[in-house]
Amino acid sequence: MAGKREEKRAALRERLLESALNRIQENGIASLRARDLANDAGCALGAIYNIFADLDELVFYAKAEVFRTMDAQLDEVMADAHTLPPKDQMLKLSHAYHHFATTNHHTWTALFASDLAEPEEIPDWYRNALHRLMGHISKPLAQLQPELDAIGLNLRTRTIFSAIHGVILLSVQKRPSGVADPEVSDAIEIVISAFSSV
Amino acid sequence: MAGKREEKRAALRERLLESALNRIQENGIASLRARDLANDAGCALGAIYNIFADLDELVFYAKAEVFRTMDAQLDEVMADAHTLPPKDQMLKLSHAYHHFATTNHHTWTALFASDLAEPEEIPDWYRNALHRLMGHISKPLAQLQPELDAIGLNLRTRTIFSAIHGVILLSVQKRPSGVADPEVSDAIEIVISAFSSV
DNA sequence: TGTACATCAGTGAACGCGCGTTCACTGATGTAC
DNA sequence: TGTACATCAGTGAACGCGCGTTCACTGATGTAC
Repeated sequence: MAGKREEKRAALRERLLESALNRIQENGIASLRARDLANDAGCALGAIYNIFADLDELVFYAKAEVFRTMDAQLDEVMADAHTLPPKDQMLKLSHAYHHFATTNHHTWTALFASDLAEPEEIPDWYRNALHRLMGHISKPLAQLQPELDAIGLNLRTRTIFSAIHGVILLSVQKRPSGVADPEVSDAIEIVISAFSSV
Repeated sequence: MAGKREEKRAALRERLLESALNRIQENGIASLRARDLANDAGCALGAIYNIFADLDELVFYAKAEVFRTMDAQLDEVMADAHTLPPKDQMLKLSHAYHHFATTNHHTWTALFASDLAEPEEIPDWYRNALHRLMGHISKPLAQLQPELDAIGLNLRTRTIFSAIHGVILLSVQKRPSGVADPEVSDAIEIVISAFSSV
């Protein structure tokens, strides 16, 4: 019969995480409440603690899901990008990253809320996803600047990522020092162009 | 005679703000407590509310002070920079910004904690300080690319600022996707070089 | 298939704590004469 | 300068509320025979 217990447990876990994602997406991670999650998932408050050690753990797994979703989306976008010119590859990734950030404003922001629940050890799937993400930048970059050694390539890759991330972050947060939303695409173009010209 | 009341009020206000800045600097803005501030300032808990409407207002003024300090520091660094080549001006500003961010890790981070106490209206002094900051970038940039119109210059200025900000932010937050601290200077050099070559 | 017992998920009221904010009171500073 | 009264800053115990977490209990699922 294959564990009805196990099954219900998994289903509830799923509903809790989904509710967390919805609520983060709607109102931001700061206003997440255990009672709301229980309500949404149709379980008692205490049931949460049968499945997760505490709210932080639940939030951690919710964040993990956001990260995986982003990873999958970027990977899909870049799946057939290797035929494009290097600069266009980086542009494509940047725009996809931007698209994810705006479409998932609050969940994306939650990924970077540094005060919450970062475990000591970086899990393998995280390291791998990050590696894939960086690969989307470093591969075209290596074509553009074949003279770079591994260390230089790595530094330059992270620098480009940080730059793009900064443009998008300030824009999403609507900082007056950032770029207003309609011009973000142009700003991305400016950044990538600057890095593409040797 | 000159208002002993006024005097004490101002002194207490000063002590409260100073305590807030110290505590933010030590532990981050999230762990700021009214009771701690009263303790530090040597006053009763309730006294805070004679001077500030609530904690948010106090925090707002504390942030304002951080921002003004940064503004002053950057202005001083750039005071005699107009004789330098454009690229070196932008480098100097970026490094000064980076220096402020690392020296004032938590207070600098507090400036960007978007969930807290941003008033609807942007105060004049804020707008001015921001304008000065952007000027430190746009002036040398205009020298490098005299063909840019005002709008293009503005967009490019914000883009450069965002890029530098992104590099420093991810580094300060120790994100695995960012640049590790010792290489931030190199990353800044990379960014500014990229934007300097037309 | 049925029965008896064991296990563990589900329940939600109650706990506990942190913390911003209030408020009745005290005492210092200011004002009028 | 002195006296009487008014004002308002300072006090800190108490309030109130939000919210994560617990815990004794119930009932469904699993296991042994």
